[in-house]
Amino acid sequence: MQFDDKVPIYYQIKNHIYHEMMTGQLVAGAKLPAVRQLAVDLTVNVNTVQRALGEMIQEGTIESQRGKGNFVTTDTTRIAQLKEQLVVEQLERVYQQLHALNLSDDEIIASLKQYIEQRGQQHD
Amino acid sequence: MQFDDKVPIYYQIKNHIYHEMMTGQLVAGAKLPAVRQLAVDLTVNVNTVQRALGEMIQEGTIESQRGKGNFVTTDTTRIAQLKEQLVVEQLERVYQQLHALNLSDDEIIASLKQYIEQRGQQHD
DNA sequence: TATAGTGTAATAGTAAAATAGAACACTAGG
DNA sequence: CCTAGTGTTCTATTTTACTATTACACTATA
Repeated sequence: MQFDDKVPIYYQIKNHIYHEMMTGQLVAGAKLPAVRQLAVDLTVNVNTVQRALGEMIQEGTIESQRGKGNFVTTDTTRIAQLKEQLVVEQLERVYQQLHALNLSDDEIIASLKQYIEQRGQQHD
Repeated sequence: MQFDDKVPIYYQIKNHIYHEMMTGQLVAGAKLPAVRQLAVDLTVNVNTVQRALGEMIQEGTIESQRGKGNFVTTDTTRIAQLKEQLVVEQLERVYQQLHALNLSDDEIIASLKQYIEQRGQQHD
C-alpha cells in the first residue's frame, strides 16, 4: 500500500479499513485479517497496525476478541453514524480550505462540479 | 496559531501564507514580516518558518533578498496558477476520500451542497 | 495436553519534525 | 565605520512515528 508521507501511517490505515467497511468488503460482524497478516499486506509493522486498530476499538468501530481475532462491530447504526461523521469531517475540511483560498460558497460548489465533470471525461 | 498535529507545522505555515496571498492581505510584491517576527506571531521556531519559506522560494512563490526581507513574487500569473493548483489539490483529496467512503459523484456534490446550506443557517 | 493461530505488550533502535541557541552574511542609515 | 534589522546556516536536543524483535495471554483443535 502506498502512503502519503504528510499524514501518519496509522491514521491512513484507519481510513483504509473504513473504506473496506463502507464498500462492503468488510460487513458488520466480519472478521478482519490477523494483525500480522495485515502488517504484511500493508507492508508496515504489527505495532503500527495495532495502533490503528486500538483507536478503532476505543471508538467502538471494531471489537477485539483475544485469541480469536478482530471483528467489525455488529452495530449497523454505529457504522452508519461513523460514515456520516467521516463525510462531514471531509466536507468541513475542504470547505475551510477553499474558503481560506477566498472562494465563495457558490464558487466552492461550482469548482467541485467542474472538477467532477472534467474528471468524468477522463476516467472510469 | 493553532495547528493540526496530523500534518507538519511547516506545511501548515505554507498554507497560512497562501491564505494571506489569496485574500489580499499579502499582495504581489508585498514584503512579508521578518522571519523572527513570523516565528513569534505563529508561536513557532525560526527554523520551522525558514523551512516553509525555503520551499516557497524554491517554487517561486516568494523571493528572498538577503538583508532586506522576503517578498511575494510580482508575477501575478504565477500566483493565479498557484491558486488554481491549490484548489485542485483540495478537490482531488476530498473527491478521493468521499469516493472511498462509497459516495457516488452525485452524492458527493449533494452532500457538499447540503453541508454548505446547513452551515449558512448557523454562521456568517 | 500440545500446538498453531490469534491479540497484547514491552523494549530498543531509527528517522523526521520541531525546538533552542548561536553564529554568519548582507543592507540601510546614522 | 558602526549598528540595527534582515535572511541564512549550523549544532545539539527533544518528541513522535515507525520499525524490529521478543515475550506473554488467550482460543480452538488435533
